[in-house]
Amino acid sequence: MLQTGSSVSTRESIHSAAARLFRSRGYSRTTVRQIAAEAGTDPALVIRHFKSKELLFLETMHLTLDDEPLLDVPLERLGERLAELLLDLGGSASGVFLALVHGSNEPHIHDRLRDTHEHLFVEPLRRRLTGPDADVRARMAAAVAGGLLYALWVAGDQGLLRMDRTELVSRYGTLLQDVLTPRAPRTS
Amino acid sequence: MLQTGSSVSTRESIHSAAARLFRSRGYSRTTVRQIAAEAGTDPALVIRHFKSKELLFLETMHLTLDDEPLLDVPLERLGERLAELLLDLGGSASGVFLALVHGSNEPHIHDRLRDTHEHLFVEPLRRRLTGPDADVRARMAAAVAGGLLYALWVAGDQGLLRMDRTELVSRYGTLLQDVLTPRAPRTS
DNA sequence: GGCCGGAGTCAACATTGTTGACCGAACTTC
DNA sequence: GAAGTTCGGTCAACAATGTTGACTCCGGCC
Repeated sequence: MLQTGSSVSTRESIHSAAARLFRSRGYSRTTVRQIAAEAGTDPALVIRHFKSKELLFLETMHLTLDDEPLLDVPLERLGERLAELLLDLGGSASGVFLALVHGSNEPHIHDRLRDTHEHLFVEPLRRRLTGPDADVRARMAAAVAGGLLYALWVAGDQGLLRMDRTELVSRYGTLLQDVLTPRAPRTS
Repeated sequence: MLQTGSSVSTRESIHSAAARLFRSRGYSRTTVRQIAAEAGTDPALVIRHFKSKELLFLETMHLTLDDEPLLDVPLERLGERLAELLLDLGGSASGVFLALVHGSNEPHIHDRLRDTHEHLFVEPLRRRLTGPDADVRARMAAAVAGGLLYALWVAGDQGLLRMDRTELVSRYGTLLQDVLTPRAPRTS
């Protein structure tokens, strides 16, 4: 049983090394040989365990959101709560998101990003909404939420990055709130 | 003068072939040899003319927005007009945007994307706004605008993609309008 | 004891971006 | 007009990449 034990542990080493490298350097800039070196094993073994670099990427790059905070909060505070969650999504989560966005030139990674967008943003929001256009509002709010991550992490808008966090939460939160639970149209 | 003539034309061939391929297949999935083949020349010549694949990419992938429509329209219609522009930005422009987003794992391409975001969205909007928080509002509107492109093209939200265009323009337009020229805060 | 299956190692493959050596033609200089 | 220089073009090669196959080794099973 020593062999399977070794197998499991090296497989785990490869997994965590790959996760770390993919998160910090992205898909195209991390090589199989780097992963193997950091896991203390051979490049061929990396492929043997995970079939291909792309499958290893898909196996390691999962992005989930703890959506309980979105279910707890009263509906009229949902926007602000979502903004908070997005801005707290720092560190490793932003690395995964960026890796998915950058890698989504690859068809399978693009599929993964689409699913992630759906599960991470659209579904939790739609669950809280009612009315005939609930789906549309959830998707628009998801687009706005993704826009914040895009501006901060993909485009790297320095003006937003340097903003005071609580002010950004407040402003972007009310903006999201207006999508989720629209006010009456303007009179003027 | 035959040589320089040939040089200019092959350089032009390389340029247009590269632009087409980068737009349709992205940065990582187009090879220098593909570009050379489509331009009817040699891979070495591609590098000789443009120093590297990355510089060739930066030379070809420019994204500009005709911002006159944003300057003409009255301020209270700016949001809707911007939404129209974004959704009309189809075909080749979306290819360039996607190529920049996908390629922005590369530092120089990331710089280009940041500049593009600034020139394409932030600056034209800020020029129309006044008040102490004009810059913040412009950047938030730019984030929301980018969010639409992100949701449609990067994440590929099928629900939004299948929506009626005029309804999407109307809804996302009023949303943008609320960022650009905010209404008074909710009373409740 | 002999066999098997699976983990590990090593060398190789095709493909990638990139470089250097060479070739030929045109323009410059005497 | 001849020699030389410059510049576009071609070819072969390089290192690095993902991936594969052959081979070794070792623990468990008949």
